[in-house]
Amino acid sequence: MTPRTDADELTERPRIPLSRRRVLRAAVELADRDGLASLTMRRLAQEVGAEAMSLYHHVANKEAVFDGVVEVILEEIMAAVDEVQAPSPEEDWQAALRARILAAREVFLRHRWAPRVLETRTTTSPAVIAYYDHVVAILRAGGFSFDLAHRALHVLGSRALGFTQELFRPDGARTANAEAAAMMEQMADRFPNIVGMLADAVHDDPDGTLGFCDDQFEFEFALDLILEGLERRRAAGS
Amino acid sequence: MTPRTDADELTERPRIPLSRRRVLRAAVELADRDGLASLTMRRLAQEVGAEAMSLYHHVANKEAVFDGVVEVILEEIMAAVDEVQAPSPEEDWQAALRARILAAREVFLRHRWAPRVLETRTTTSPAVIAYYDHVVAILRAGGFSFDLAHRALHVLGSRALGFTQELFRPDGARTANAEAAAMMEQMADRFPNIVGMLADAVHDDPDGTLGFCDDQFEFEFALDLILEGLERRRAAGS
DNA sequence: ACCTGAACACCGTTCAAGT
DNA sequence: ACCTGAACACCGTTCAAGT
Repeated sequence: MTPRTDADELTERPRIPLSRRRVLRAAVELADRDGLASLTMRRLAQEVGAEAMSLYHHVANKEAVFDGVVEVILEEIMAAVDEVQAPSPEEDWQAALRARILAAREVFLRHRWAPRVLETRTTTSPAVIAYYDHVVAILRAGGFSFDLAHRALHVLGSRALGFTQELFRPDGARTANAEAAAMMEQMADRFPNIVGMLADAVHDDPDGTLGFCDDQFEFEFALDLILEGLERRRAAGS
Repeated sequence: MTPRTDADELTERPRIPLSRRRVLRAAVELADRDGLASLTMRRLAQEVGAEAMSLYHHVANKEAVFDGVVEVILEEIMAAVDEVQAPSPEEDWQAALRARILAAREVFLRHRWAPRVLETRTTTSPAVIAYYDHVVAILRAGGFSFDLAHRALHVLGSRALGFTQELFRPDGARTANAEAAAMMEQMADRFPNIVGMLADAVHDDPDGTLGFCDDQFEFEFALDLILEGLERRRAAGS
């Protein structure tokens, strides 16, 4: 290459030495900006101004990058949850847990690719365990036995962290209403119940500004149903 | 290559012509046997005794293979669900839906990689819509408004199909009990609540033969809690 | 119509060599 | 100690050529 000149020194941003921390932060930023598929070792190296091979001095391999990225997200969630204003768990465990879960959810709304990564982790990270430890603490303060708290974690699953994998996802860009209506008419005989349901939903929302499903509303509906079911079992002393 | 001989004709299995159907079935078998990571175009081609490029005459690309694989699994689920012995939905919608969901779950237990594929599909396949249409039919027969049926689908999410992504998964091979105990002692100060919970669970199951979590039990506990919550809202007429 | 070989533009990762 | 270039063994996919 050509020798470095003073001009280069000025235009180049100063070389911050590589570190695990810096690599992981860059990975999150890259996924935020260009999507999870863009998170390759080569692109990540480019992002931090190094060669792909340099990354291996700070992370063992690509799996370790995914593990680390989950760590970073979990820290963001922990910080968000700590700042929540809510009744103490002793006073009202449902309100306390609900508020924290909704705060965690906001983090995932900022990193929509993150659930997909979290669900591929086979070894549960200490950061995830720490989060669930916090959830169990709230349940215990609310009067749960360890046994019921354990079952509660399974019932909540990823919802405790603030996300659920939506099975009915909009096809890429949200399907236009006109297009949706045409599709519904075409499907009416094959899927009479779904079509009836969709027709009803559109009727309830004549402007159609909200689209078919209000994610936040559905998430809270499910969360409340689950928290109520758990409270009933707790009160029954199971 | 060498010219074909009569011996070749006998040892070679007769060449069944390639077809979309045959490709997709082979894809499911390959994932069952060697895991989802092994499902590459090149290995799939090998599986059906052809070159990778030949596949492209029957499927558009790899995404289409995943779409097709979901189709095959959904057909298997539909067949399993159709054979279920259960009360009619008019009589007892909870029992009717519960039995069908548990039947669907058995299909996913045979294809443990399938949830991961299903959750990456961005365009909801007709097969999935058909399944959910069936679920809505049961809810309607049980007295649900379209609006509540819609919310029920969101609450159930993938559980309606018989699976949930387990966030606490055993690390590869199920962690040995001795190892688990050692880890717990080490974690006691950092995660007091989780450790307490685990200690309690082990106490309930002194032999430890079941391991920490009984997946089937947890799945049914969550399912029942959710179905009860939905029934309460239906009875309240929301 | 259906299949194929060679080639292209990517991957993650190893290794030996640089400073 | 930290970084790198070349190389290896893979990917999915295009294209022109075969039958």
